[in-house]
Amino acid sequence: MLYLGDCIEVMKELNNESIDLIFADPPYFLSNGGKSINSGKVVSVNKGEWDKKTNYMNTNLFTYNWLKECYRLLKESGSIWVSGTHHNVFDVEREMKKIGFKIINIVIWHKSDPPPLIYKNKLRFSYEFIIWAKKGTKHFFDYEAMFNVHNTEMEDVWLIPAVQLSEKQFGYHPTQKPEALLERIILASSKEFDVVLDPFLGSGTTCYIAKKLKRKYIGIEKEEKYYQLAKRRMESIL
Amino acid sequence: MLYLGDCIEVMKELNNESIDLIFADPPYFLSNGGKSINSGKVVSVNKGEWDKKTNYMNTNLFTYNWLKECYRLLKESGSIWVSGTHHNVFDVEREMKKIGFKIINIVIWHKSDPPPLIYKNKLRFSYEFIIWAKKGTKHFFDYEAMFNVHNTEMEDVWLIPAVQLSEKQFGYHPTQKPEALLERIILASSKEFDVVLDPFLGSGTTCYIAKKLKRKYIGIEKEEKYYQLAKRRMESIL
DNA sequence: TATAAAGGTGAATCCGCAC
DNA sequence: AGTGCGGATTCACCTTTAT
Repeated sequence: MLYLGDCIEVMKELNNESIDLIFADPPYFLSNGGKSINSGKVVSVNKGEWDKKTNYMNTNLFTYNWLKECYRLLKESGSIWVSGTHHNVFDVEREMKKIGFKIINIVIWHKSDPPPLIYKNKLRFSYEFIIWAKKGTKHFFDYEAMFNVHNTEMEDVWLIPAVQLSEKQFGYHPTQKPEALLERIILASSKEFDVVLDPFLGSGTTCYIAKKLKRKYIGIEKEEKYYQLAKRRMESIL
Repeated sequence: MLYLGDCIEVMKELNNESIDLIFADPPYFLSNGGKSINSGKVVSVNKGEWDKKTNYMNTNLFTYNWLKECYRLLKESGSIWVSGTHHNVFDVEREMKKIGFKIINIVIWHKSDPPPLIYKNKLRFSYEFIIWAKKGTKHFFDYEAMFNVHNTEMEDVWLIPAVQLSEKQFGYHPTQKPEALLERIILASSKEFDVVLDPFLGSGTTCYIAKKLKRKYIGIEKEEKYYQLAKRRMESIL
């Protein structure tokens, strides 16, 4: 099921402890030099003076609110994955801890083809964080499925290339995640017929892979054009 | 110069803005009932009294206090590297931000030979974080030196094996860092004759490599036996 | 002297049972 | 029922010993 709308509003309509697995790729809200990122897109802030502090409090409140809904929706054995960079991962972790999530692993998605440096004064950014956390004391983990990927115990650094062009045939999204990444996440932490939720669906990779792997899925996207993109992509699966 | 004593006390005696580079491997506070693998056997995580939470009134205040001294000692162009795991990295980052440090990169030290899982309910821990942060607006970075390591722009995921036995000939320390790791850090962020400080010297890798690379060095270690170990190691260099 | 085999090691909040 | 203690098996790589 795909929803068009604000993720918090839509999640409020869903039942307590009805979800097995959540993947979330939230906006990062960078606030550098009057620029902000919304749905992964850099936009100028046109509200006159940029109030960093207000922005900071609002973005953290937003983070708290959607994570709180995720917590309510998750089953006791459920878990959540949240992607980020060093710009937002610390704020996200703090809100998660407040709510009661317990970290399982922090996965490093190591991109095999990172972009070059613009300014030569630091190291190339070649990875993203993905926090994996649980609600209850016991979570589901498919050790066998992960073992079989490389025929050894899976570690927490994953070398996966950035999105391939072939995965973008249904339209463009700025922070589209690779199918291989979602495959691994869904296989690691859900079973067939489990319910998978993505509150920031974007291009739809989460639901696309969930459907392929015979999971039930709920995707929420605020922007019409991305909602339509995800819908087209879903419909390409029989 | 090596000092035996509490790092905060010793740092108080040093001059403002006298240091170019700091590497710090503080307690991670995980010697509290966790389990680890040692010599193929399950054992309690016990790195020593220095790593136990119960030996500190308030671990976050302790973190704040030593970082605050580091900030005072750093030159405007100086930078600091702090290692950690997900157990402490979020607390460290928060205190660093409070003090005014600005993150440059968060390096992932990816170990090529991580220990296996004891419990098959999560991913193998195969890396440590190293936060790299600066004091002022401009920091020193040796782009060329980093480029030359792999003949391409250096990225922020570093594949470096755990400590080799040959590096342990002067004595044992439970959290010794590999020489290759410190080499890269010192080459990336200091010049010859710069002053390098390590407030938690341990086995002495930081000063050992600093000396080899013709940097001046200050190392502080609280425990007599590790202070002596580091001293023996330093004296092995002509 | 090579090469093979055997032995050693590592910054993880787990689970079951006894008391 | 809460607390405390001990356990059986895993991986990649290095080092030492045996052939």
